Amino acid sequence: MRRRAPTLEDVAREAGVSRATVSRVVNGIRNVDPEIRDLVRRAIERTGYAPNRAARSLVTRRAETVALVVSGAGDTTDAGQNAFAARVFADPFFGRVVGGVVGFLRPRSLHPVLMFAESDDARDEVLTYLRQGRADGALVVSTHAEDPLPALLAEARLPAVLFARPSRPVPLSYVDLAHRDGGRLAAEHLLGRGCRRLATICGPLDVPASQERLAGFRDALARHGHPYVPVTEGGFTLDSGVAAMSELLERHPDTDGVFAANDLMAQGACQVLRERGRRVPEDVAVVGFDDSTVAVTSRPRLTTVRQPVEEMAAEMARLLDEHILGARTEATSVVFEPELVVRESA
Amino acid sequence: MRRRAPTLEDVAREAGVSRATVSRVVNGIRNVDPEIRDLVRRAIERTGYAPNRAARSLVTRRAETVALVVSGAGDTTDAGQNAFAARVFADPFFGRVVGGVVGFLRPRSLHPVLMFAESDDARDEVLTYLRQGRADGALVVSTHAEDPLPALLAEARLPAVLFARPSRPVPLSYVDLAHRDGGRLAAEHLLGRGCRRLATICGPLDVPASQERLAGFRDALARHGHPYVPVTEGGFTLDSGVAAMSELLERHPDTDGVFAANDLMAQGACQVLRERGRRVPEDVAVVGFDDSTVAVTSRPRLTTVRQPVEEMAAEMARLLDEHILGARTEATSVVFEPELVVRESA
DNA sequence: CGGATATGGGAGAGCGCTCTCCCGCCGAGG
DNA sequence: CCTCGGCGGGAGAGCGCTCTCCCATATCCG
Repeated sequence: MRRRAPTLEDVAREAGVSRATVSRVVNGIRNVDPEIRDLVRRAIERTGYAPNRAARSLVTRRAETVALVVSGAGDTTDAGQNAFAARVFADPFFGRVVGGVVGFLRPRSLHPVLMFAESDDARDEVLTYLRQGRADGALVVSTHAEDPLPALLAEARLPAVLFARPSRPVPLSYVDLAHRDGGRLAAEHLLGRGCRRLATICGPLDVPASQERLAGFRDALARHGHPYVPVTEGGFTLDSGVAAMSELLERHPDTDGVFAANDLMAQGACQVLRERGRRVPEDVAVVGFDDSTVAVTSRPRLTTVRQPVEEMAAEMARLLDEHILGARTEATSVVFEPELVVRESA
Repeated sequence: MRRRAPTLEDVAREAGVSRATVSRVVNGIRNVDPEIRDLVRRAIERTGYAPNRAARSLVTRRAETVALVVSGAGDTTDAGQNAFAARVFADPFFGRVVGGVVGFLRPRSLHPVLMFAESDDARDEVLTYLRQGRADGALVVSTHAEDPLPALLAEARLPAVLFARPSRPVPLSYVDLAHRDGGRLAAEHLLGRGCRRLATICGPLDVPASQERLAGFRDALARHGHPYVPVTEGGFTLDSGVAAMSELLERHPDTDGVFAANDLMAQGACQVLRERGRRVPEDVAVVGFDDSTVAVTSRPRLTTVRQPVEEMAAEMARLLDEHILGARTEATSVVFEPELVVRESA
């Protein structure tokens, strides 16, 4: 049988002071006589005391924990629950989100608990988790547009911040990117290097980000005298990029520049292009989006529109923290600017 | 001001029973008169009651949470803390681990909190977290051989299970792969398709898994009359694969078969090979290891030794659960068998 | 020198839950 | 008829912490 862990009471007895005094030393609240403070510190050292968090949480009503939720759409059965997790992390995007979030949370001794909300049951679980006070709030990254989770969270008045603007308005804070500007950047770069017969592989059109990237790309083209551009819709996966590029090439064999709405699809496009004997970027220039790790690891290295995911994720965590602390009550939005990163593919 | 959440007491009053009875209904413990049970259930429904976890944890001494720790080596300053996170998830391996772990935990209402232990401070944090009872145990995935965390965990007698055998013995349970068999599989496949001038890019030699993969590869070769094989050490990253393959090619330009100790390095090797005018697999066959997503996404698709990471991760979670429940007190090990997956590269 | 004002420690009431007792009621058996 | 289990509900004692009071002592000013 493991020995009972030392409590505040034990430390107090050891140091010859009251429980309250030890608590003050531990939490650094109110002045404590330096001599007594050291006395207590030594007692803590000797006993190997670690404050019981459940007891603290019970009275402070704070878990010092946030839920990091990756949320899918629809009512997928939870048959593929861990497949979902694997799929999610196959996209390097989420690794960057985690990095950014942890970067903010850690210095504040907050901890992220990972949750997947790809089914109705799973969403319920997230809600219950928060209502039980196991986490103080939620950071939500949706993989689909029609994700019902944000609305549920808002309705339950639980603190939450979203990555990306939800497709239908919800009174929650979110961080986002100026996707339209990103599309414009891609267009201008392709035009600048002499491409004239452009095409684009856009993301799922029910996702606001996809719409915006496409709109920005089109607008910029229109402003430079290109009123029409062939579009094929992809699903942000490598395979969909392959399929889209194949189709595009069939319809427009003379394409000399492609904008893909993310790097994974750009990578797929490059593969198809090479297989069909096109050189990238000499024959066809390709611009991706995100600046994820594949942009650097795939060959040729991708010219891409950088999304500062880590900073965005950190900001998301910061907003949530403010909401939790009550320092912010109204929902807000923070929009970041994209940046073109030129490598080999365009 | 948010209204106070309903408590057990509130539900009890609402249903006209005692707190204990409501608790019995909530936890499904002991028989409760069906009529009263329904009465209570309706009261719970009406009040929107969700049991406060801190209060429950306080008395049950269980957090229903496990720490999922990605642990690095040495005493890296925490300057690159979120870079570490991003780097970790850049390897698709971790996504699979997460998937496997969540697959086991979720049906049991256990939750993983993500922690990174790449510095001494971070390791301390993990230990404290567990000692505070915020998590009931730890699942540890080390990225380096000389990771001090397992020893610290064992010393503190905290429940923990490792992914992969630690390089120095520690009284903790772990799951692992029969890496030696994996090396053998790769060797036999390359020999079987007619390769005769083989070479290998091994992993960091202070990692037991790397040593074993290499040993298995060499043994099998020796058994087939190939006493010597050129070896270059890599670091499990794409770049190190590129560097290793370049060096190998310089020393042995006639190489016709390569075994890389993971897929990322195999991908790097393929890139170099192509750049130097070698066709893969016609001129040089390449076998990877892991069967990660890059095995499918890179071109050519990689022939590789499959590591059943998801099952291994699930088993790791299962072992931890047993340790936490006290159903298992002695450390144990579970070793999985690898499997060859033939695709295009060999 | 008395009283007002800091300053710092102690006492104790909870936070919301679980769980061990205990007690009342029932049917069965002597 | 009485006793004796068994069943199901209630009472209440904590779990380990925080935090508000309250009180003792030290400090300063009129």
